[in-house]
Amino acid sequence: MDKKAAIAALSALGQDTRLDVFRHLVTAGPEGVGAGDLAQVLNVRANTLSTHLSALARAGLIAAERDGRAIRYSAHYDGIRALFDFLLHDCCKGRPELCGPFASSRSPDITKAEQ
Amino acid sequence: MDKKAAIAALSALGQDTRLDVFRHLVTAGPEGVGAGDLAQVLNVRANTLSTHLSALARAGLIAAERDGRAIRYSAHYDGIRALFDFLLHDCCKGRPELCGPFASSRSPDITKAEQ
DNA sequence: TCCATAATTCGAGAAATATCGAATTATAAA
DNA sequence: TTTATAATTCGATATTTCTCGAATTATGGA
Repeated sequence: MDKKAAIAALSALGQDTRLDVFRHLVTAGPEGVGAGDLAQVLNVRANTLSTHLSALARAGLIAAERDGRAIRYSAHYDGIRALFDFLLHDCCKGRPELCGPFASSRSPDITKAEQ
Repeated sequence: MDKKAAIAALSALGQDTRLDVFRHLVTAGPEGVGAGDLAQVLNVRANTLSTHLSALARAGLIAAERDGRAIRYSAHYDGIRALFDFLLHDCCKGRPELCGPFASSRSPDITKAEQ
């Protein structure tokens, strides 16, 4: 994950409605939730939600799949993991002991120079 | 960390200049870096940087300390860890196996109902 | 005290974002 | 084919965010 992608993911999550969407989808699991159901549960207009869903999808945090008339959205775990890796790699660079017990379980790739 | 604080932290990191600042401070370590040096290294105007620094500090991700005429900023590891905990707790809720090897090393506190 | 330096605050303008109602596209059922 | 449903796209507006120059505050040294 490069810096640009990380910014997209972080800013996607840094908004009230989108964080709600994300949390709901993570809880819902791989089966996902239809956009309409999501709009009803979160009390957001369908078109507004659509904009937010597209931002989260563009950031690689959720995935969309058509299911009849509905479109099911689900958490995209590869993208989520990529964000974690980026943060861990960055946060713990040089000071792995400071980022908690999980830091040492990852091997930061120092050689990969990103921008 | 509640939802509001998480949004502040995520959106603070979801911006080009601020992510640069954050990465630089994490790399710099606990001694920190003066605001002026930071402005020079990152090629940002002092007043613009000041705005970004205050956003990161408000989010609990960095700390400020006066050192003579300068003000040294440094990564605030407690705040960083809090963000990690929030993400891990949320991402892995119900599906710990999906968020990578570090997920299981944290014990999610299911009882703490936040908004 | 007076001056220089470091940083922040203020006020304004430009750009990006969030939200909405209306219109459109795509699918399914009658 | 016609109608209904699900979701997105479009166009507009309100709000927020980013950036800047100028002014202000705080500290240290002459």
